[in-house]
Amino acid sequence: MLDKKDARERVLAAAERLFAQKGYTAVTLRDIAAEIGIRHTSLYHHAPGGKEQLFIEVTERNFQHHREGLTHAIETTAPDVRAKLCAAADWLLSQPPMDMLRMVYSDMPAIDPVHAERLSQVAYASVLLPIEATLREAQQRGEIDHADLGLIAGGVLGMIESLHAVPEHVLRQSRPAMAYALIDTLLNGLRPR
Amino acid sequence: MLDKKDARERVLAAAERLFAQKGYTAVTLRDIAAEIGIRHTSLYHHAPGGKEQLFIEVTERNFQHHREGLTHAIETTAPDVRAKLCAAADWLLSQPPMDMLRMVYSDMPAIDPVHAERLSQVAYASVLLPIEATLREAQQRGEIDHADLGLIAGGVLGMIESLHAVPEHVLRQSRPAMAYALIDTLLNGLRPR
DNA sequence: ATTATCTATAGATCTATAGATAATGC
DNA sequence: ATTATCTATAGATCTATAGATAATGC
Repeated sequence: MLDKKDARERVLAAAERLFAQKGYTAVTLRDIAAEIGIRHTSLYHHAPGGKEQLFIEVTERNFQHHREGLTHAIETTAPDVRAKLCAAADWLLSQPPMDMLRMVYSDMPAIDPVHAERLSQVAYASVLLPIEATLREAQQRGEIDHADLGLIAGGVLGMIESLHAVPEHVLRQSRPAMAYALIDTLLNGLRPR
Repeated sequence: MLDKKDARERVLAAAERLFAQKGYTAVTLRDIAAEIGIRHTSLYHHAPGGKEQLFIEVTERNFQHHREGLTHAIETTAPDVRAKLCAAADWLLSQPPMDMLRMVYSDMPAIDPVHAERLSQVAYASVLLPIEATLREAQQRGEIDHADLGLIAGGVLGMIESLHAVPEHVLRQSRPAMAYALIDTLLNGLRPR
């Protein structure tokens, strides 16, 4: 076979990537199948639950993947906030954008509400909590000061992710470099006085 | 009739709202028709160009609408940056979220590239430029200082728009209040020294 | 023998067109 | 008379199932 990783894993990986990039309704089972060079009907052998169940499974996987990537990036860096937030930015910009707005307004309304609710919880715990925890530790060390670090964490995430939307041809510097500059400004505004 | 505004305008308004909220592929012509209580085939009387052309038309309209709303909000406010950015935030949070990531990764790839390119230009000129201009004037008055105000404008927009994704049940304060706090922190970090 | 893929097909839904019917504006 | 909506229908595409064929692992 083309790859040594087993077939089901290839299906899940393709679905994860496409669903994350374009959203639930914009991706057809045919798109996923074409991505790995099989017929769309063959997908049901690996994902008997059908499209919705497949979306739920790989979307949860994607958030777990982000949680691991984020916490690893944050942990394996110098202990100051700036280094940790920049490492988080590096990670976020190395992955397809995690479009929370599309998730909330387009994907979630199209699937079973019970699963939608759980996915929202997972998203929050996976992406926002690691950043918030970093800010909280920095606050305890006296590096920053703010009354609502959850809010700041959301702001950091929103700022960084929006860089994914900057078209290539207007990129005057790398996206990470832009992220660093934004982080610098925000941290500058969070300095205790 | 239910409304005095003519039928075509009702069609465009419904299409604008739904496409803006859920994106191109997630909205069917049936959804739009149902929104205003007619059959989907009747849409072709008002929008003979079909779905794609309708999307392009109302999406451009939506950006123009945002440009007017933003510039008006910014102009009819005290001249300091904080007041102007907060007014911009009020406007952005009073409208459905403008999901630029979904636009770039999901909507644009699904339509004719020529129109996609123009829509991207309009989006940039409508939403980012007014904010950037506000920052530029503030810089000239010496209220703030930064080498790349386009970047900061993008950061402001990304931060504010991401508030749309905060679920109702975790809202501890209003979204505008959250936006003001984020703006305060960012402006604090932009103070000249 | 088991696992993975394929062909064939069903039924639902989507965009779109044509022509009939109803509503509206002089 | 004109404008707006409806019914009927075509053709494309989508999700999903059933059963045949090919590939793989002992």
